[in-house]
Amino acid sequence: MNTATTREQLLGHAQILIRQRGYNGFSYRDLADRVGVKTASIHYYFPCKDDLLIESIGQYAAEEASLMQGIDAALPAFERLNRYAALFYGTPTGQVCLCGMLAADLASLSDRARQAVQSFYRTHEHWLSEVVAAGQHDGTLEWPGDPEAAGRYLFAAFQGALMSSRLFQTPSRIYDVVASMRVQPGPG
Amino acid sequence: MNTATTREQLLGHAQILIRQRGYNGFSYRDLADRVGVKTASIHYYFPCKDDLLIESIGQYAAEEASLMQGIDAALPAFERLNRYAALFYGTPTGQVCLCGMLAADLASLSDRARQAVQSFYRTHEHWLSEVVAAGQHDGTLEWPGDPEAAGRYLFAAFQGALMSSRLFQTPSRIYDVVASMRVQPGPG
DNA sequence: GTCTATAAACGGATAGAC
DNA sequence: GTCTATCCGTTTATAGAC
Repeated sequence: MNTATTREQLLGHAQILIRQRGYNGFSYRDLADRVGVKTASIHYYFPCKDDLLIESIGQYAAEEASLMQGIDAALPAFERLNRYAALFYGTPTGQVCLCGMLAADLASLSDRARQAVQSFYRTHEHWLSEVVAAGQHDGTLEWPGDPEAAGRYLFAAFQGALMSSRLFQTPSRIYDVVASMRVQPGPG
Repeated sequence: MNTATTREQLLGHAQILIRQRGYNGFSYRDLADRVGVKTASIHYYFPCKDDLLIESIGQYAAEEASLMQGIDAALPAFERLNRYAALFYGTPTGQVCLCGMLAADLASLSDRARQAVQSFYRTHEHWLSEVVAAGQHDGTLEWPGDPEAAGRYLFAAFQGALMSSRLFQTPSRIYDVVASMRVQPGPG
C-alpha cells in the first residue's frame, strides 16, 4: 500500500522530474498527472515553483548525506571512495544528480536555490577531501597535492561522468574517475 | 561595423543563450530581442526550434574542433593537455560548454540533436585519448591504463569542472583536472 | 485538502501583406 | 527577408466552491 502523503508524493516525483528534465523541463501539470491530483493542489503545498524546488533540494540533500555518512569511516580510503562511486553508479536510468542538473540550470535559479546547490557541492567536496587525506595517510590513494583541491576535482569529475553515462546509456564511466586516483590494490 | 548576416547573428546569439540558460531556458522572443528582429524572422531561417538547435550544435562543434586541432601535435603531451584546458578556462562568464549543457537537457532533445551531442563528446574524448597515449610515450603524462578510458574520463572531468566553476564563479577548477593527471614537470 | 474555473502571460508556429 | 497579426496550446498562479 501507498501510505505516502500527497506532499511526500509531490516531493518524490518532483525530484525525479528535475533529475530527468531539469527545472525548466517539467510543469505543474506533469507533476500533478504523476501524483494523480490537480495543479491547484500543488500550489496548496508549494505556493510557487521555487518553493517546490527549495524543498526538493533539501530533501535530496538530506537523503544523499545520509547515504554518504553511512559509509564506514573506519574502512580504507580506497574502499570508501569505491563505495561513494557506487552511489553514482546506482543512479536510476535517465536521471542524474539533482544538484548536478541544477548546476546546469543555474541561470534559472533563485538566490536561495543557488545557495542550496552550492551547499550540496561543498558538503560532498568536503567529504571527498577527507577521504583523500585519509588515503594519503593509509596509503590506499595516491594524490600528490592539496586534499581540498582533490575533493573539488573528484566531485566535479563524478558529476561529469554521470552526465556522460546518461548520454551514452552506460554506467561504466563512473569508475574511470576512481581509476584516475591510481588506487593502490594493496599488498597481495 | 557589424557585417554579420541576420542568420549569423541568430546562430551566434542562440549559442550564447543555450550556453547560459539551456535549451528549455530561452525562447524565440529572447533570441529575437537580442538580434533586433521579430520572432517570425527566426522561423524564416529555422522553421522549428530543433532546426535552430541542430545548426547551433554544428557551428559550435566546428568552432571548437578548429581550436582543438590548432594545438600543435608536435608539442609535449603535457603542454597539449594544458592548452586544451585553457580552452575551458577561457569560457565566457555565465556560460558552459554548449554540449555539456545539452547533455543535461538530454530528455528534451530530438534524436538528431542527441546524436550530434554524442558526436561532439566522441570527437573530444578521442582527441584527449591520443594526447594521453602520446604522454605515455614521451613521458610527460602519467596514466597507467587504457588511453581510451582516460580520454572519456578527462572530458567528463573538464565538463564537470566547468559547471562547478560557473556555480562558484571561479575559473580555477579547470586546472585541478590537469593536476589529476600527475603532470611531469620535466627535467630541471 | 482538493476541486473547478479562470486569469494573464508566454510558448512555438503560421498566414499573408509589403 | 521582415513585418504585423494571429492561432492555439501551455504555463504559473489565484479565487472560491465543496
